[in-house]
Formats: sequence, C-alpha cells, structure tokens
Amino acid sequence: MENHKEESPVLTGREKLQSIASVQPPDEVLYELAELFKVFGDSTRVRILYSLFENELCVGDIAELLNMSQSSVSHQLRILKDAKLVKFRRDGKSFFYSLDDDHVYHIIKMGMEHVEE
Amino acid sequence: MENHKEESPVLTGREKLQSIASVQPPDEVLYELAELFKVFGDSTRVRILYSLFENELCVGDIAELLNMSQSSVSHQLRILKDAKLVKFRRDGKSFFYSLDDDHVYHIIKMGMEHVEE
DNA sequence: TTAACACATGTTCATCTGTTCATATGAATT
DNA sequence: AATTCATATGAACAGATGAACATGTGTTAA
Repeated sequence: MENHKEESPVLTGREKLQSIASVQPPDEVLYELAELFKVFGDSTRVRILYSLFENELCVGDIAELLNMSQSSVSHQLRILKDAKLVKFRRDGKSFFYSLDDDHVYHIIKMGMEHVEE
Repeated sequence: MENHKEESPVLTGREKLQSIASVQPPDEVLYELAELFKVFGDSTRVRILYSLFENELCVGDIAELLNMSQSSVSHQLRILKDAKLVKFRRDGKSFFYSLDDDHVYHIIKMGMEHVEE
C-alpha cells in the first residue's frame, strides 16, 4: 500500500530535476521578468507603445489617437514609465513621451512574429 | 503673429495624428499581441517556460521542480498550450511538455536583457 | 474488471487591474 | 492674480485572474 521509491538503480527523475533546478535563474529574476511582460500584457499599453514606435507624442495626442480618456492614458503611461519602457521630456505645459530603448522595439517585434502566423 | 489655428501653413496636429493612426496595426492584432504577452506576465508561467528551456518535462516533474500543486501546473500548462507556447506528446500515462518554437526562447531572452541592467 | 496513476477540468474565492470620476498640480496666458 | 491648459493623482467600482480543492477522464497494471 505504500509507494516508497527509495531505491534508485540508475539516474532517476530526482537527480535530473536537481540538475535542471540548478540552471534555473533565481526566482527573483523570473519574477521581475514576469513583471516586465505583464506591462506588455494589456492592449491599451501595447497600443500606446505602438503609437510611440516612431514618434514622440504628448499625452493629449495619445488620448485622441487611441480614443481614450486623458486620465487613463496618464495612468498607463505611469506604468510604462515605471517599467522603464518610455521616457519623457517636458515642453511647456506638455509632456512628450517616447520609447525608452531598443528592447521595447525588439520585444514587441518578436511578439508580432509569433502572433502573425 | 503666427497664431493661426484655422489655416496653419504647416502640418497640424490632427493631420499628424491621422498619419500615425494609418500606420498603427489593427486593434485586433494589438489585442492578440497583448494576450500573448499576458501569458508571459506571470511568474509561475515564466518559471514553467524556463524549466522547459532545454528540457522536456512531464507535469509531475514540473510540479515537483517548482514546488507547486499538480492542478496549478496543469492549469497553467493549458494556458501556455492555448497560446501555442508549449506543445506536448503523450507517453503512457505521462504528458511530456516542451517549448513550441523558437519565438518563445527569443521573447524571453529579449525580456531578460531588459531586466538585467 | 478493478485499482492505481497521471493529468485535466470545473468551481469557488480572494486578490489584482484598468477605467472612470473628481480633484490637484503646475506652467502659460491674460 | 486669476484663468486656462496639460497632465498627474486618488478613490472607487467592475471585471479579470490565479490558486486551491474536488472531481472527472483516460491509461496502465493487477
């Protein structure tokens, strides 16, 4: 009735699992990685990022372009900013946002390749 | 002064927005793209994907490796499967899962590069 | 056939998330 | 200074989400 499997004649699963576990990145890193992707995981934010693909836009422009409220755009930009996906500069009353670095561009591009098939 | 709003000699904001809008991918595509990233946006799923990076593992192995319940692993694998990020083959009572294609590998790698800085 | 095993699936529940509404900040204009 | 414009911020609510538990399905072994 007991299912003890103490005896292992050859290399069993446990050893294999341990070797796999040893090459896994730390959970903390994987957590951060997931947090990053989570930011991409919203259609509103993806649309915002795409609108900034080759342009620098202010909040109001994005809101008009994507037909959403200023408040919502601002909230989402804050998330994108915290994730270091966008940066901004001030010009008078306006804040112009743009993509922060090339990673954003490449990550989205990779995703598109997977989607378009 | 140059304060004309009705007839501006240069490109107005509205025209600029329209030209940007014309090169935006369809919302449907961007929605799918966000759905894809949403799948990556969970540390459990990322850990699962990473465990499959260079190995083929069955559900029980993953559960043991990541110290989570079989049910939870199964649920997440289903999500990964629906997103075409993993595939599986049956061997007796066990289902061996592996990454579906290279995109998965590259997307995660891109993400890691962004995180590690 | 029956039991044991490896997974899948359904449901509930607590938590997280995005949007809206209202309001605040802060620069430019009058 | 007061007003307007551009944006940020906070609270609150609806919908989404992931984990846990129980149960169902299909395979293998006895």
